[in-house]
Amino acid sequence: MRRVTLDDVANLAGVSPITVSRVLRKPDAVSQGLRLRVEAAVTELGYVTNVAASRLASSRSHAIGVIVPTLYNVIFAEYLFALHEVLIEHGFQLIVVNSRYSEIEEENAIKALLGQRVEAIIIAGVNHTTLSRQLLIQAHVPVVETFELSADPININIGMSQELAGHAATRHLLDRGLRRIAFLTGNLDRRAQSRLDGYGIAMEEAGLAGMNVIARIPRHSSVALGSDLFSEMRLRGDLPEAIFCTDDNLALGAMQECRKHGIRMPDDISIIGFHDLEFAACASPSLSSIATRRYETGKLAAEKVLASLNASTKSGVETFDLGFALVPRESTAG
Amino acid sequence: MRRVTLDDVANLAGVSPITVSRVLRKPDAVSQGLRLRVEAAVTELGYVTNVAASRLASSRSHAIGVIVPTLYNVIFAEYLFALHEVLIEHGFQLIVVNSRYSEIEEENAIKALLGQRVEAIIIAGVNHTTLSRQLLIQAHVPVVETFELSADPININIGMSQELAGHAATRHLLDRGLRRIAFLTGNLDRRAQSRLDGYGIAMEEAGLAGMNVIARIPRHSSVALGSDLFSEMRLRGDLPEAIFCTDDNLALGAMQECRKHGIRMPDDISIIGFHDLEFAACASPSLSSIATRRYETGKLAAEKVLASLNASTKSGVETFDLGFALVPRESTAG
DNA sequence: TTGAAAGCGCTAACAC
DNA sequence: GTGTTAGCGCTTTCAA
Repeated sequence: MRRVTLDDVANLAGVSPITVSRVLRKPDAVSQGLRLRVEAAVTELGYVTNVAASRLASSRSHAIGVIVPTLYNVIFAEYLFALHEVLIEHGFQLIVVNSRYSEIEEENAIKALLGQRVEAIIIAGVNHTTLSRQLLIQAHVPVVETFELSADPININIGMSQELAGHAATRHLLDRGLRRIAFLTGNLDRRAQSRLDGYGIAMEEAGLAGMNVIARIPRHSSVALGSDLFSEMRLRGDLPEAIFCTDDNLALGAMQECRKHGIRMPDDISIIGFHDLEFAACASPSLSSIATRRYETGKLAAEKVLASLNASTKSGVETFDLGFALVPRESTAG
Repeated sequence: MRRVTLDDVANLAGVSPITVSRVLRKPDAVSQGLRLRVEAAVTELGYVTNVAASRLASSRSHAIGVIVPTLYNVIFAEYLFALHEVLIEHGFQLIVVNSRYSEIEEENAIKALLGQRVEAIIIAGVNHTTLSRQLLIQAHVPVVETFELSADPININIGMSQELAGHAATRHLLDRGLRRIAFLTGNLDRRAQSRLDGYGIAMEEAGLAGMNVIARIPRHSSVALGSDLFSEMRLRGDLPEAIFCTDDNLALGAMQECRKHGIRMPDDISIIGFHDLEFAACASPSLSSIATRRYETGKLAAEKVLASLNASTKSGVETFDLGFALVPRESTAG
């Protein structure tokens, strides 16, 4: 069962292969008579362009590589949604790879993407292995690093300071007169670590360096994990006055545990989350959080890629700090 | 800036191109001396295989096409996770495309995947356009349809009866003596529609055909939408005895709204969701739901693809009903 | 507007 | 174990 090729279509339509190719790529360059004949032949044979051959011959992949640490997180889903929205519209294919939060897997992902001759790489995070960084630089394609700010961007950097955001969340609790503040987290990826750093700095600034409480269970973040983390503290008889969760999911889990045990929020305990996921506003009590801009990050990344690809000159280093916003709600009222 | 090719590596290493190719693909077939020289040259030049050329020459893409309606839903994230886990391990690349719940976009996605000469297609859903179906059949690659059961599978079908699941959820409420049962939904995609059908049948069987209440706002499912749907009913003064939500997110939104207005669960109202998302068990009250097997669906789909690709003979039609499970919890306790 | 020739970078098949 | 030859199916370039 040989696959149908351009030549087959050309034979059936009685034209040369290149004419078929033109009909498919720039129909306006072909006279209507031939175009109609070719289109009929394409339909009749069910011809579909062989992308590998097309890419090889044109040395253009029309593909853009995207590396995310996980697909298992609504944050990245929103970001990918924005990337898709913009880039697909412009005729690009996205090749999405997840690195499972591993720099080694990220390195392999980069190699795989370069093998695909992607025309740009959009990568979550700013920390890479030495080889990864070298490959990204040598690739001579636009590279966008996202979600964090880099001291030394490879090319384009679109992000926010996770540390300042962690600091702001902690500061918000401190400003309410709360002193015993716990930090709840699952796996400490780079960004969670930065938020923790921000927490540490805020605590220290408040003269509470000795009072840091870090509850951590190395599992991926989830509502259930939030419940577990909270339970553990409660069973130890070690409940703090306030909790800063790296993630709204953890916060929701903690809140559910509070409710179960008649612990009032914010009277007995204040809780703040991170990311301002869509349920935060309609939780009960509504959940204070730090709003982050995933969609905008993706959208801007996509637009910058398009701009770079259209630019004749190689763009230099650019940084965009998209910031974050503290969203105080009932869970830390008072 | 010409890209480094196999020939460059071969020249540097002083061997023929095919030897370099062998070192990269089947190192055991090359003597150690040459292998080391080639590997050194590869590293020195930072060579990465051009996938397009490789695919064209070998006429193997090592790519598997995956079509999902959205990336914006944890259900599909779990499913993709399983697909990744199995298939990447076996040296395949996944090309994931979303159809945004549109059969036309699905058709385009199929064409795009066939253009990539994917070696198999794994597609969520069993309803396709006539052309889509024809293309899938003509492609002569393994095709796996998932999440639903088909009366006429193209090749392999791994799913569950959404209608029976909807029926079971409704039946559960009826069994508790509840009669005024509302169905809450966002966009009515195929699967939501089937659940609604199941609800309708159960209501009719109970002699309650005239009492169907369907609350629907055509937005994508979310916690906020659940709150909105519930609010609308409440403001109309039309609260039912029980609610069946197409989705645990909607249920969570409804629950939050109940709590806000002092409506007790399950005393004043019973709520059941769908999918048994991970927060359902730790919600307060814990949320009854229908557990579905996203991970297992993905895993089995991946395994069946591998089996088909390894099989010498073309496999026939196979159907796997993975079923579902009613998980009764506090929100519908009797 | 259309076509002929050449080649993109790799690998299968065959020879040595 | 290693190399030679001949494509894979397109698109680019240049000529008509």
